[in-house]
Amino acid sequence: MLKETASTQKVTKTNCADCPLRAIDAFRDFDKKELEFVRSFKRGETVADAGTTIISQGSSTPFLYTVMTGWGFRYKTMEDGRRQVLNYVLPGDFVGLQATLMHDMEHSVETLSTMELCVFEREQFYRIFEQSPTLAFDITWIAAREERILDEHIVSLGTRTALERCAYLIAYLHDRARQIQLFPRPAKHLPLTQQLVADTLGLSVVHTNRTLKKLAHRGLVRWTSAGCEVVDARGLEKLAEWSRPQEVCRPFI
Amino acid sequence: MLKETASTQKVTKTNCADCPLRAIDAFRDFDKKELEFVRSFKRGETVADAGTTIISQGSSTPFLYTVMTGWGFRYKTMEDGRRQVLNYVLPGDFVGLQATLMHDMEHSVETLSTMELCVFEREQFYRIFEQSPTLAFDITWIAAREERILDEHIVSLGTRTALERCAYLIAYLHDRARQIQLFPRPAKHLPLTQQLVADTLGLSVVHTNRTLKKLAHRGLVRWTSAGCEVVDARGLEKLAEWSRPQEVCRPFI
DNA sequence: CGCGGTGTTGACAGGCTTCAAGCTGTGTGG
DNA sequence: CCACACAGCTTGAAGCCTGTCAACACCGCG
Repeated sequence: MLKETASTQKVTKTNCADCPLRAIDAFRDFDKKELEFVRSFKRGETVADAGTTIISQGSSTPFLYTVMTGWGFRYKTMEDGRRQVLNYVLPGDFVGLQATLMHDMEHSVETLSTMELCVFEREQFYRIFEQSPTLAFDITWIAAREERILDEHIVSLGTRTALERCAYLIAYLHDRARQIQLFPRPAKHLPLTQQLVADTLGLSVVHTNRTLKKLAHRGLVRWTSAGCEVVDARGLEKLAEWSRPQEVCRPFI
Repeated sequence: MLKETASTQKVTKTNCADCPLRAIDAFRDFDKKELEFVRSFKRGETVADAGTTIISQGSSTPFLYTVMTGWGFRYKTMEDGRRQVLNYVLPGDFVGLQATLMHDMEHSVETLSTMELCVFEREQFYRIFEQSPTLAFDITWIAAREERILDEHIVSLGTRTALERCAYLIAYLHDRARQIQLFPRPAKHLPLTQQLVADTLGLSVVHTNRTLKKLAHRGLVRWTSAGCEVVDARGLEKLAEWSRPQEVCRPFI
């Protein structure tokens, strides 16, 4: 898995100062010192095809990643083969932060599309805390943000009906993609399968299918061969009784 | 809510060096410098009765807390009045960390028993990152730990049956209490109500009641007027197919 | 004493799962 | 070019798990 790592990580293709993410409004600006630090911290880049397992449950790699482009998801697999999706991974997110902070990895991460990643060495991670208080704070901020998202997800699983859960999930992913301006460029759909939606929401595929059909009949989404197209984001939010989080300028490494 | 704050926070009763939590094996030792820093950061202490709302959703206080003694829980309330419990708060945990890092509070925290808290000022929070890389790292570690717990909780809600969920929740809380040596002293039971269990697991009270009864019939727990008494922790873990996390020396502030 | 919070139990309905089969589109190899 | 496999989507029918409604017992407390 991720054979490309070895071959590509020697070469730093993109200079951090020219990182495409830096142009996006949602991400905060770095000063020169921070930029220089991240550049020295970065080991290289790698590309993963759709369907690649970047990190798998139980294993450990010496690397920590950040996502430059592409979609992925975090999940756990049970002994009986079932899996539970925990959250989705988009540009600007860390991959492997939990494992870097603690001992080993307790979940897997898999790509949904081609994904470009920046590669860092875990060993050097602690340098951030020693040398850059602002970046150290950013990392804590990012962890707290993930915590909030998981809180919301728990509310979804605990209190919402199947229809509301589906609406929430799609609205949530749509909003995240919109925030980082993902839609103008590649395509305006979410790269999901119904099996994935089911594994995220704790539903069976059969019932997920019927539920998504209801959303489509109401004119809120359209299900295409490429995944899920959002037709009426506001309608989804209203159905799920969910209000999108307020816009904040967020950090990334 | 928490009227005591104003009156008690001037006086620092307990010196951080003599903090009772420091005697517990599960918590890591601080060096002199760290101790000194925490002492300078701490504003005072406060005590909250059982059933007190320490922080409530949407509001904002200038304070950040850590728990010295007692039980509490984090939850969100919906517009229709229902609530979803997100996690439980025990000695060594932060209260209000999310809100300190980000803008406002998106959940409430309420006590289940009398609780003693240490009080810190949010404004000074960033000083940790500037002055103590090790403590800054600890905070990030604590955030990552919370993330893991929430991951597990999502697995529970998404994949487990009512019986397994109940078993998991009780085993999880039992393990947390055991780790910090909470059982020898006050009482060997978890201060839960069935309504609370229901709100944690996304079940109705009625069904929670029947499910807990099954656990009792199997000789795994006993439900007393004071809450839930764990009879067979291993049995609960096995039923939930859950393995307690490996023991690690954890930080606290 | 009455009241509210908590636990308990029964009956019934319904949301969701499971099993099972068929459909579509895509890719692969003969 | 067709045959075939395969993955994802679709649909029907049967049944269980869980929610809802309703009533009652228990207990501590003002």
